[in-house]
Amino acid sequence: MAKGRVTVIDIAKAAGVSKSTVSLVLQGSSLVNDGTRAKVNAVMRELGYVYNRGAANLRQSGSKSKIIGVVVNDLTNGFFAELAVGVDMVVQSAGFVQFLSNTSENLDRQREVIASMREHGISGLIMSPARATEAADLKPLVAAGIPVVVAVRNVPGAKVSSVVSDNREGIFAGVQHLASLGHRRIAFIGGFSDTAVFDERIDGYRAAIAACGLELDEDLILPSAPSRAGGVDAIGRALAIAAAPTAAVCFNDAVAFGVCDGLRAQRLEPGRDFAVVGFDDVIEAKAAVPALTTISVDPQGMGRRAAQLLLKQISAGRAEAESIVSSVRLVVRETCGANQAGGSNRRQA
Amino acid sequence: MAKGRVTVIDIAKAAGVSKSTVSLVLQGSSLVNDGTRAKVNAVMRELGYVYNRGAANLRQSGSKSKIIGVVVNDLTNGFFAELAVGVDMVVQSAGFVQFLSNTSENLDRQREVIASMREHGISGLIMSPARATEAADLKPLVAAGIPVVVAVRNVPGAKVSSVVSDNREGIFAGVQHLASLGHRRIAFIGGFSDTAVFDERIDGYRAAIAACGLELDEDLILPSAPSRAGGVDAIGRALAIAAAPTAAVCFNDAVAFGVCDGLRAQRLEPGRDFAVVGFDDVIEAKAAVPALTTISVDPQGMGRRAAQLLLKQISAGRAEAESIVSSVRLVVRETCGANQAGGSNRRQA
DNA sequence: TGACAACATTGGAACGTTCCAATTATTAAA
DNA sequence: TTTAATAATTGGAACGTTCCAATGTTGTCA
Repeated sequence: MAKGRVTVIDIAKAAGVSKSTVSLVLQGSSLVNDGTRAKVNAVMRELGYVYNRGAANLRQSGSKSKIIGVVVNDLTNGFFAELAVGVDMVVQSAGFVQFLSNTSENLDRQREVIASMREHGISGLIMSPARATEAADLKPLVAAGIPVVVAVRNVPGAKVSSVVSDNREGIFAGVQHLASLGHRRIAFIGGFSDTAVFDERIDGYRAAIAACGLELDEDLILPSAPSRAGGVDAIGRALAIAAAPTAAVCFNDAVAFGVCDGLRAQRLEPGRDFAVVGFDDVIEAKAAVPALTTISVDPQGMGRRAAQLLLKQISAGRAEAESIVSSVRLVVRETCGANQAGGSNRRQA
Repeated sequence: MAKGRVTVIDIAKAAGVSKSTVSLVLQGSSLVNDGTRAKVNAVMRELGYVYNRGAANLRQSGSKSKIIGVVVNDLTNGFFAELAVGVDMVVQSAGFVQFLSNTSENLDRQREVIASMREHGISGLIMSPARATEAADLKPLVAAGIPVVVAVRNVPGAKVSSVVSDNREGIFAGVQHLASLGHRRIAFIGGFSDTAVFDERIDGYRAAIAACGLELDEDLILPSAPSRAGGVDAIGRALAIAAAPTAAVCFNDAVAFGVCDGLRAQRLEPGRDFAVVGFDDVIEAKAAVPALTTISVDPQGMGRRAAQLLLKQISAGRAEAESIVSSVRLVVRETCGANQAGGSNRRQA
């Protein structure tokens, strides 16, 4: 009994029915007599039967594998971990199981894990693509009729569904807020200029500068690595400009934190001497001192939406590429200077 | 060609060999002629063949599924996300693939995902168990001969391998450090007293108090939820004690942050007026103001070790339960008061 | 009683692979 | 030239399930 797993045939034998009947029970068919069903279920419990999904979806070689693949570019980043959790929630409650892999922004690894997932017969894929992922990387998937949803980052040219946050609108709101606080020279700091997300955010920046009647100065656009270190570096460059900015919207919260670090290094206090706005609203944003004013996107919600979209496409058999843009909202805290000292908005001459 | 996936038989036909030969190529057998191998590989590429692992490990019904299950109690928590990343690293480079699920500390969900993983034929399982997981929950796995490694939290009574951090030693070092700074009344704050981890840490606390020649006061042991909120609550209780403590080692960093919040609410500055030591060294610990003195455990390293152990057991076929305790180290930053005025650390009178 | 539903049950073929034993082609030794 | 050994290749059975078409039971109605 230790050797050889219990199969449907063993159950059949023990319950005195045929394997077909057992299979019917397994699938919850209404064709089988209640008495028989009870008996079969009892025997299964008794013998410790475990269903072999591999064998099952070998037969029904359709896309019924009940596995969905999730690939994430950086699980270490709380943002993406939340995304994965959101996906897991809906995927799990739909009776699917999640195949999750981390690529660490490595394209080769991404290719590997996608290949591996295909071999395992995933019936759909949700991915937050590694940087520089190209449409060609997803081509085989869609050719094979496997629904794909990209999240957070778009893959230009790929004919797949996407769930991204409203980057343009978010930055627009951030700039507008800073302008309403009286800032005239507002910088855009951080991000690699070769990404779609960067383009969208810069687009929002330009639109807002125009909408607020400010003058666009290309020198105030300072790309950098989208990390804390990148922020430190970029703010240094920003302050060295002759007509230095007095405020900045940042590519993301990590950059914004770096900007704060850089400001302090020059004896400037974020919020009082220079206004900073981030993007993402990571968990630390609220707890930081001073608390970060930022654009809040709900990564877990995005994960859920992405999963719902994918499941819809899976059950629909064949679905059109669909794009969801997830709305964002400005969360005003302290680094923008608006809530300085609870109202009395102290600002030096 | 759109319909019906490409099988080994299609390849065989197109390459003018038998399916057996193709199979041999797939397995990298040295039995097949170099010319034939090249030809077969070419045809595979041309037809876009994708290996069907499901079919494969149906046949070789051993435990060669190349899937390992990973279940984590809270992916949202950076600590466990790092753990998962560590596991993924070694698992992936060993040619396995990771089935990751999040339980959110929910035992029912944990049971579900484990069942689901079994159905998918995982060849091993790494889990950081949800609270109150019992040995009985793991029983069926080990009975089925599936290697299991628990990480971070032990499951008392279960005959499985484990990788846990050196809780006793970590707290011991923390207390010792505080004592060396002159503190005589050192509290232990946070954690649920019904967990094995709590027991181990309290054990370290008691041992250190004794070793430093201090007096043990049971009132200074203040359990609470292992969260920021729990810390706030517990420090409130601590300060209400007649002979209040002047320092505390905390169950984890979240609690420690809560303690800092609670201190500030009473106009006490962590590090200057009250010394705080955390446990885990989460990413925020370094960046916080003041930076958190804490016991550093390397979750990614633990993940890697757990994965290595599991892979060893898988390849060994049948292995003894083995326990690894991962060493920890004290990282002195600011909240303990040791680095007060470390540089020109200006601070108000 | 026979015919006809409706309900339950069933054997066998298939899914895509691996493994085994058997076969053929090639080379070396006698 | 024959024999033995080696190198390549092969057809079929098996893995555990699902599906299909077929079969066996009833019960109802004329």
